[in-house]
Amino acid sequence: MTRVGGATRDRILVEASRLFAERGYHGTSTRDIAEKVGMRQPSIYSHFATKHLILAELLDADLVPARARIRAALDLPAPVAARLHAYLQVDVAAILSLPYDVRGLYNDDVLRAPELAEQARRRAEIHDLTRELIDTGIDGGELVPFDTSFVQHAITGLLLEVVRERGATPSTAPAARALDVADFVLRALLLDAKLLNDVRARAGALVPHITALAAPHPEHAGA
Amino acid sequence: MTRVGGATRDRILVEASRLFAERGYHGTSTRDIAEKVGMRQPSIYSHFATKHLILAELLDADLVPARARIRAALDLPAPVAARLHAYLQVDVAAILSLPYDVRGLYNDDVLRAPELAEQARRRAEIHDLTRELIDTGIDGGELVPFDTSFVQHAITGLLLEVVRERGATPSTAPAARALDVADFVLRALLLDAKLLNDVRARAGALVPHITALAAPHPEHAGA
DNA sequence: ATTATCTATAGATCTATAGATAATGC
DNA sequence: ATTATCTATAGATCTATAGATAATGC
Repeated sequence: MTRVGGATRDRILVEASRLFAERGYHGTSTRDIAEKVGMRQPSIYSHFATKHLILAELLDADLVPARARIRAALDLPAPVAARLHAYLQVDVAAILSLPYDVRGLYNDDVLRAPELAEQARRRAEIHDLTRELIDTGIDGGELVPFDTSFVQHAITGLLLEVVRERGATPSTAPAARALDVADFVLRALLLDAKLLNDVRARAGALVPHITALAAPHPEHAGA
Repeated sequence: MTRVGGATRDRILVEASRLFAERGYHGTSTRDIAEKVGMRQPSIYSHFATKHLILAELLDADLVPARARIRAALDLPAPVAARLHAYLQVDVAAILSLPYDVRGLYNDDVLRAPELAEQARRRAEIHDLTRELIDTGIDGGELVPFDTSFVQHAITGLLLEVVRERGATPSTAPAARALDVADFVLRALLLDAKLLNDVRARAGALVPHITALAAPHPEHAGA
């Protein structure tokens, strides 16, 4: 058997993500993964040098596009409220549409492993950029002056929990839940509640831009 | 050595909670815990019959009072918005004041273990009661008609993430973060934003009742 | 000739039990 | 007499490597 386009590799990633969600990274053995894929335990190592690299690749599949999305939201010329609303919509929809089961990926304990330092740094960068956007909104008088760090954590918690709610399979209607999250956060943060409809309308116009800016570099996963 | 009031047992719980937060349940061995406590690995088993029972007790220390708090909030005669605001305040403050590091306890993968079925059921019951409170608020026209399940998950995500933000040690100012959470959620959910100040005032009056109703049965952990 | 799989296994864990020892309570 | 600790260890893992085998590409 030679070149079949990485189909086995992909199946390892998919099955590993499901098992990590079901039993956790440490609760899943390479034997468990191999069994689901239909191969012997050592064959996994023809595709990944270590177990950690499987998790690293799953994390990057989410983190790299997510970082591009928050950067796009920071660069667009529009009020913060609209950019935040659009960013949240796109982010939730993207996470809910991933082919992997993301529920088991973001456990702080595993991300603290030295082998995943790069992924942890990437995640910290996304949080930094999120705080930057929120800060701009507070300074500009658009958003309620909550503690910036609290707001970033609130958003992170919401995203993680929506992912957990989704369960094992890619969501059938990610767009609806995406709007729920964006509305919930902006209702909480908008200083002037009457502006919500306006924010929604402007955000709708921004969505295609964030989606476009976040997609164009297909081979950026190794950066 | 005999009876010293369970001091060693308590230290096992504290150190285990920290290690579970740092490396996860499966990433922590009974040897790790014993080392932190200053004893040999098998000595742990003089206090806990299995490793799962350590986690079960830590979970119950949070879940049993939490269930009492949401029940208290459901029973009080007051508008839903005020009850929800008060409940969130008390809940966040209580979790942030626990002597354990709660960050590692609520990983879905571990809660799915058959040995922790009782704790999983308790948690599901808390979520049911939370949805009940939210439903009442939506039906009564106080709260925005978001999907009830979404709102429950949003609240759960917020609570979990605030716990993660706190880090390893009991928070110095849990009350401030508690108010942040309650305000954030009620700003998001209140149909009429102008009522927020009124809701806060009423909630302040309810806080002592929830605290009181949630505390009185000191030996209920085994139920 | 290359590459993905396989069998076999080293070496390092990890949970839990058996049974000895020591320290306190009565 | 009771109870918490200890040493020693069984038995079951788990990750990763070595080297053989088979299937395809050229």
